[in-house]
Amino acid sequence: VIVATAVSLADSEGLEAVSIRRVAAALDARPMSIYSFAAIDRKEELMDLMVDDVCAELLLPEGLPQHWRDALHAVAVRTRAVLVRHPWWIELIGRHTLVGPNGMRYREQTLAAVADLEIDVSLKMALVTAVETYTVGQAALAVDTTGPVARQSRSCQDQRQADRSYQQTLISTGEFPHLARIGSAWPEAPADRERFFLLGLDWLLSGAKAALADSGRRPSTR
Amino acid sequence: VIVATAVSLADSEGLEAVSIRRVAAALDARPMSIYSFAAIDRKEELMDLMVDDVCAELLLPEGLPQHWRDALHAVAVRTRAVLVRHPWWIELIGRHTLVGPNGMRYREQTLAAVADLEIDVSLKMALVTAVETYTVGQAALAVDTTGPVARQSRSCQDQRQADRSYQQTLISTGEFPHLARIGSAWPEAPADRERFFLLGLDWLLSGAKAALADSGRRPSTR
DNA sequence: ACCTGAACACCGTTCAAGT
DNA sequence: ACCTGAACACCGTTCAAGT
Repeated sequence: VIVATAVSLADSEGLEAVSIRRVAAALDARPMSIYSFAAIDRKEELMDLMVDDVCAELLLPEGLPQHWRDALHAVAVRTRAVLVRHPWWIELIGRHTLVGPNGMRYREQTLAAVADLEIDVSLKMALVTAVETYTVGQAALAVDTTGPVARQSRSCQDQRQADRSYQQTLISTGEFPHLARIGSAWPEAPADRERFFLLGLDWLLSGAKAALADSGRRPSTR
Repeated sequence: VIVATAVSLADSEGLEAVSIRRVAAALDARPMSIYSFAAIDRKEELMDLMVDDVCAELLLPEGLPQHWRDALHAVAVRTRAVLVRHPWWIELIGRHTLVGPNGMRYREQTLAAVADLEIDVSLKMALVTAVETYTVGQAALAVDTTGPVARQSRSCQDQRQADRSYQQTLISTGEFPHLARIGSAWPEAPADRERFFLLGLDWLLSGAKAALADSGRRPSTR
């Protein structure tokens, strides 16, 4: 209950708005009652619980496709969707390693996706890690500046304008020929970013499939 | 000068130790002199400068290999090495988009890596983005708990022990058959993580190469 | 014994008082 | 005019004073 309000506070106002005092206030509780309650001795522990809480959303209730490639694809797409909803998650994941029960269920789900693959267990881990890595990276870089949070839409908009014109100034020095040529291909719209994400995910999965087929004891192209 | 001390403070004591007051103290300056100086009106602007400062380290001074695949590989390996040195960077990159001059030089370098590829400019962006995404993701997930920072080596060690035994308890419930079977293949040592990183990077690059060769106007396998 | 509010040591930022 | 220290509104955490 308490971590749910912390999560929704982080969603709507950003991670820096999540303070022990504000969470307590949102619950109409006295500021310090959080410490007495629920095994939270430090703020970090609340963060741990928040991380694990969104891990529950990463689980695919309807189960996984049978082919490992489709399964990993589904997991990655789902994970990306969830992390877009909770942009603060990736700020936390560096320090707070996935350790709670929901995090472990997520790991279990991802491993189940490659369970049928007949390759070395270490290679399985590498494959799962690669996909997870790519997905988390996408979430880290794709923080949506057009999203609902967009702190103070007015000043944020101004900031983007200023950044843009500053970049134009730098480009006009001629130091960045390739950047200048890119121009409009820069991915800004969320739809573009999703297209890029899916493209790279396909490359990664295809490359892994080819490499595993080459080196596998049995080709296991299914 | 001022951002350099902020960077080294973040490296040695973590990002949360970087406060306007502490940076000023480290410089033997009065706490508020930072605001008067160097176009810093808010702490966020200091963070912007810190992000751009490490971007300078991302540049490969010796130039890039000619083949796009080797070039992207070199950029990714370099980027990973730098981000391992500055773990706090990825916490910042979500909010502070790459906008400074060094950040743009980095982008320019990455685009130069694929300049010879004769494919659509949008595909070039997708390729560059995919590699960058994967690399940043690795940095986000691979925060080194054995590293020199490892806040309060004593309590951190204890924490890891507690986490470990908690996981064992959960595994012993039998809810996680695949996780149980992984066991020792879990990547903990930095060397393991680097091996995994290189494996996934090869998959990604191979997959991209194959896909681009298929769909390119000219195959351009070079 | 347990909860809880005042208190402590910080933080980012402002702003008026000095030079 | 410009720098700067006190002041303000916060924060996480502690701890003694209440029930």
